[in-house]
Amino acid sequence: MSSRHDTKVEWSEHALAQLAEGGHRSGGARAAVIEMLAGQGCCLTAQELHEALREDGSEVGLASVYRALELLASMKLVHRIGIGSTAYYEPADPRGDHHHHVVCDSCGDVSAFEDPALERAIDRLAGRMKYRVSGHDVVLHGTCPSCKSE
Amino acid sequence: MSSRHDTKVEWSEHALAQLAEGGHRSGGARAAVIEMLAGQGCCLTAQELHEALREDGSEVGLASVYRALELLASMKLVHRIGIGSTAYYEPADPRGDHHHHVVCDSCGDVSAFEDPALERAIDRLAGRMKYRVSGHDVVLHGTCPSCKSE
DNA sequence: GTCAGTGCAAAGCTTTTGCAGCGCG
DNA sequence: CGCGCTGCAAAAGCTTTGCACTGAC
Repeated sequence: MSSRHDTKVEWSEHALAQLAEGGHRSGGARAAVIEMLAGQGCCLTAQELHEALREDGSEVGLASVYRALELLASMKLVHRIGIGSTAYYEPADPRGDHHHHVVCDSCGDVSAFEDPALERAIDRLAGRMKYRVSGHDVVLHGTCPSCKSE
Repeated sequence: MSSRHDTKVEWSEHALAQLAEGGHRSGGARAAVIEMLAGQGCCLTAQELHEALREDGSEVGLASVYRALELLASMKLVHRIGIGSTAYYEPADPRGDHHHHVVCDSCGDVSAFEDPALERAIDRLAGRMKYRVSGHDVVLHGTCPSCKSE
């Protein structure tokens, strides 16, 4: 699926461009975090990201991963999702496209889904709120197919 | 609003009954946690709950608060919500009624809302998923009215 | 050359676990 | 009168911060 690959490339370029525009220098650690996020697509913890980078041979410090993620999240280039009591991160599509997550309460497995009807319901709701709403997370809890059959 | 008060009383009685039915003894700490949760209604962190209990004069240990919350959550008597990287807890209405939360990214303020259309969208979606879905959280992010005006 | 970005180590939080004692059933 | 519940303290995670150094501009 090349359009998906293009989306990833687009995202990392978009992110790097936004950083440059924001007056940020381009260092190795942040670029590595962006590349890894783009390659994974779906949500990762900071620790998983760090481990993956180390396995790839990058000598990236854990603190830099957190710093990069915090900066990216504050610029709305990545999405931060709280599951249980750990933060998960994933690229934020510049076109506003996004998906949500369903967590298996037995095995902890996380998978993604998207649902336009849900997005419409949330958009309509957001318009009626006193808050200015800039984003949202939906987390479903349940049992995954393989735990269900046990 | 007496119906709301009744709901709280109902919940704490329901929770205590469920615990008894599950073969759990009734100790002071757990009962205090249940009473405090019933009195607050909306989401609290474990630490806030602990602090509130201490201020009320209960000599409850923080570990017991966590233990009680974990047990209650596993019995689906309380709802655990991850915001940022901290867990928030609130009573789970035995009738399935529930609300969701909107978080101010500036000041951290959390408020609740409910929306039947959103619930319907999620219910329909849940029916189409491969997971057996037993619950869900929705967290909106944005700016609260008072931060918005600054 | 300057200063943002970085890695490491240490500190700060939240949450969990070990353990001895108390008290419900 | 046993075993579950409790408080305290210590440990285990996750995340942030301090600091010296490196490298982008």
